[in-house]
Amino acid sequence: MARPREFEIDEAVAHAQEVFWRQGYEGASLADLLREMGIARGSLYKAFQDKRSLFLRVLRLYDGHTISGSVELLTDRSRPKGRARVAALFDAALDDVRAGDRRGCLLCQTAASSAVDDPEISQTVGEMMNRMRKGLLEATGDPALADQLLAHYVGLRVLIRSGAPLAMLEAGAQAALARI
Amino acid sequence: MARPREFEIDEAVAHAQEVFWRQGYEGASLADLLREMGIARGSLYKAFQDKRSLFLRVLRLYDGHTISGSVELLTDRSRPKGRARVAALFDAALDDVRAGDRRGCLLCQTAASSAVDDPEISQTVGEMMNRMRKGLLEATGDPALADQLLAHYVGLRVLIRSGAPLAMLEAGAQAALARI
DNA sequence: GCAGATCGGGACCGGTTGGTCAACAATCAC
DNA sequence: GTGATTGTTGACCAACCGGTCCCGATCTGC
Repeated sequence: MARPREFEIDEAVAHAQEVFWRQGYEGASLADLLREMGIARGSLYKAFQDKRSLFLRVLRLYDGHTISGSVELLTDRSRPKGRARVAALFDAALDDVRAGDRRGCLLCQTAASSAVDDPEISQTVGEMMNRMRKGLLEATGDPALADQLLAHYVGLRVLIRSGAPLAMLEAGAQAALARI
Repeated sequence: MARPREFEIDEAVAHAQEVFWRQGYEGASLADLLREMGIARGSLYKAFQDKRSLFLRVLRLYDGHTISGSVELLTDRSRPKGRARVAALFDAALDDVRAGDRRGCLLCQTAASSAVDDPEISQTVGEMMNRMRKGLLEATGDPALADQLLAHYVGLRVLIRSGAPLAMLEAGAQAALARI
């Protein structure tokens, strides 16, 4: 009953994801989001409660697509367990850079931002990090190694965003992989 | 000649550093900064050109104190080269957490923020990262290992800020150190 | 004392922020 | 048709943003 929504929720969230990814939670203004999402102010507040709730929804989308994609690389049975699985993850991140994409990782930059002072965002970030860790654990079978590689991965993604030279990132990744 | 300044520049920058460290570049408002620095609006714009210039100055202070402190740990001749030097760096970061300080690292969170879209900030961040890298290189003697440890360090600091469990961070650091 | 120069305080500025609201449009059940 | 319900739109809001400016205070040189 009643008037049907004129836009696809998932599509709008996907557009919002791009804005938050580029500009961060605080750096993304309502005006930026509305322009990219192609809807009006009132529609956003009716469909999503507020900016914060929209961001949480974006995080869940990022979890369901991008993070899940990374976890799949780590658990893909077509690759042997161990080094090759982790190499697939690191290579994917470095391929983004080679393709000119320096956005890094929405999860990692949120983890470094003051958005994590919000308890619900902090918890969501923690859960997503845990999924990555579990993926690394399944790929390596070694909990401490998984923790090590998670830290390396987060740092890699942050260094990508800050414009670090590709050669440095590659060398660091190679060194980590060689020691698995 | 003329009226002397009534506050210490270095002291004011130190207070500004605390605010930027807690809230990030964009998250720190002029009002926050002025309150913590204990000066009036006009004085800030007279002494520092604007918010951006103040932040660059804060970064240089952080470089001269905190980063230099870390580099000193890595080049301290009282410790044998190799694992012990890197362990000193990682332990210092983890000791902050054990003492309840989850602020992480101003450099690392700036590297992950959209403040790095500013060319001058990006360059400064790059130079500071390079100083860390050089310290790690002097501590280990292996360029690729230095790159690996830099990524791990940045990730560690970001995970600290995001509230990751201490045991996970310790295990990851141990695993990295054990492989040196 | 006076002239010149800088500093401190805070009123003030236009623009932007996230968020609300009321009027209107589209749908459904009946 | 009518009424109930919900979506859309854009005007509107107070609060806040970074930054400017002016005036009175405080110093030095003479």
